[in-house]
Amino acid sequence: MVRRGGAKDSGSLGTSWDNPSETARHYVETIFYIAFEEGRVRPGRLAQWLGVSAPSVTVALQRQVRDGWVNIATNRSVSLTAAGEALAARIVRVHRLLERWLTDVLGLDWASADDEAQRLAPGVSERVAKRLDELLGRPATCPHGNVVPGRKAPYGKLIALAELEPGRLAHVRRISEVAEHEAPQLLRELDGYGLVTGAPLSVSPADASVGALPVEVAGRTRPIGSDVARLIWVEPT
Amino acid sequence: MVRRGGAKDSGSLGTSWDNPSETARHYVETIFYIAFEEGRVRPGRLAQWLGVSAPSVTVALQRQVRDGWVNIATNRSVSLTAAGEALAARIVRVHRLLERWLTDVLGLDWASADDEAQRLAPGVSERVAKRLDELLGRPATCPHGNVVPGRKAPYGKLIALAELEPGRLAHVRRISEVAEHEAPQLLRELDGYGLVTGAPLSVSPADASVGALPVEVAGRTRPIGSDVARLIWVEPT
DNA sequence: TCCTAGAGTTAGCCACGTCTAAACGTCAAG
DNA sequence: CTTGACGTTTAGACGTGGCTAACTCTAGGA
Repeated sequence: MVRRGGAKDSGSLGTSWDNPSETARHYVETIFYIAFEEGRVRPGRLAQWLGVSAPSVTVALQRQVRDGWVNIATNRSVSLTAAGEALAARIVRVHRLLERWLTDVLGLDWASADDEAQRLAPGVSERVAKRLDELLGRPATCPHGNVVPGRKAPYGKLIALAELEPGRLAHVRRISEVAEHEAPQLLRELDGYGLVTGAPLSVSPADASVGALPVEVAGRTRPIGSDVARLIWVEPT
Repeated sequence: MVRRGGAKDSGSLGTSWDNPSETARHYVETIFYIAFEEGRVRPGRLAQWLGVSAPSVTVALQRQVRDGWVNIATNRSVSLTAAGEALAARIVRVHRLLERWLTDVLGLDWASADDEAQRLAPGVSERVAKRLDELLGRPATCPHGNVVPGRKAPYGKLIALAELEPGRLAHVRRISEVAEHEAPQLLRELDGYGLVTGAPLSVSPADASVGALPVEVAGRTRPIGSDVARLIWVEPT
């Protein structure tokens, strides 16, 4: 489709092989998240996540395929190429290190960190990422418990809070990237409840209600919507 | 990138009033530097500094004028509006704080810091800038001695090294933004010489040569090109 | 088997930011 | 007063990355 013949970018940008645009990086990162959290990545989901129209995604994906970051299967499902996977890992690593820095060093709250990291990430070079990593003591996860690519998860097998059997004690280990992205306000509330990574909790055996779980955390019982409870991953004791 | 989607209706989408594009910020920042270092800002100089063609500057400046960041006088000289000035000050402040962080905390070298700060700056929100400022102890200058907008210069009246009378002792106080931008490699050499901010030096009374000053610094005499010597500002003792 | 609703694509537009080539001004000599 | 030279602007293109409107395809009922 694109006549590549005469296209000579004498300048700098152009050719994305080694220098993907910010948008390209954003798509790749998002595909990575959705693939991890939900398995299947479809264009519509991407559009939704990115806050962009479906046609925009279509054409953007065409560029991504052209540049070798993404494959589109015949059933329209989207996946990263090896190069795309590697790129995504670098981007996500930077993102999660930044979140750690923003919360642990700058003292930002949990939910804001994701937002700020999103803005900072494109400007972080490998050199800075490396130093930052060292400065932070090579953390294994972001503040929400999502593993920094290349590190080993500091927890065992997790189950969604929604699946935790009532009365069983568990520790919060991971808040899904989906929650971070789609419900930052809700994250702030969870933060206020004390429902943060590492916190012990259990689902109250009584008080069952429709659409919400009675979760005992920090000595209080809080109702957690069951959709939210699918985004919080815990490790049973 | 991220947020521009908001604008709904067709028609004028030039929502730059409160959300200047990265390019717009870059232009404004550059105008600020040139105005400070050289007084007069002409499109050609901007093109040169930005590494972009003259026509690109023309059209970019038209957008800048439209969006209220810049004025162009009848004699074609470019200046910032009040809004542009304020924007530039915010951008430059962030840039210089980042340089401090990169050198003082991350341990990057002098010359790299400018480069990295350039990349990081667009992603730094006011909130992060504020925390960073506090974290760093509200520094007055960047590592090259350029004052953080809003702070008071921690030195008195400066003269260019080129103007320092031979034999007179002085301290390096400021390396011009021009040197940072146009001769980063040279900055690395100066760094290697020990010719850094705070360093005491003098111009050797003997050894006068054409096009270079014999500068005594850190116990050695080094030839400094007189063009470079105009970019290094010192405070006589 | 057919039909329709919803997902996805194509078509056509637009703004930004960049480029080259060519026209335009303007100021200083001749 | 004419003529350059140099700086700037205009003209015409292009790629990116958005949008809406309209078309297509696909998969699930009836």
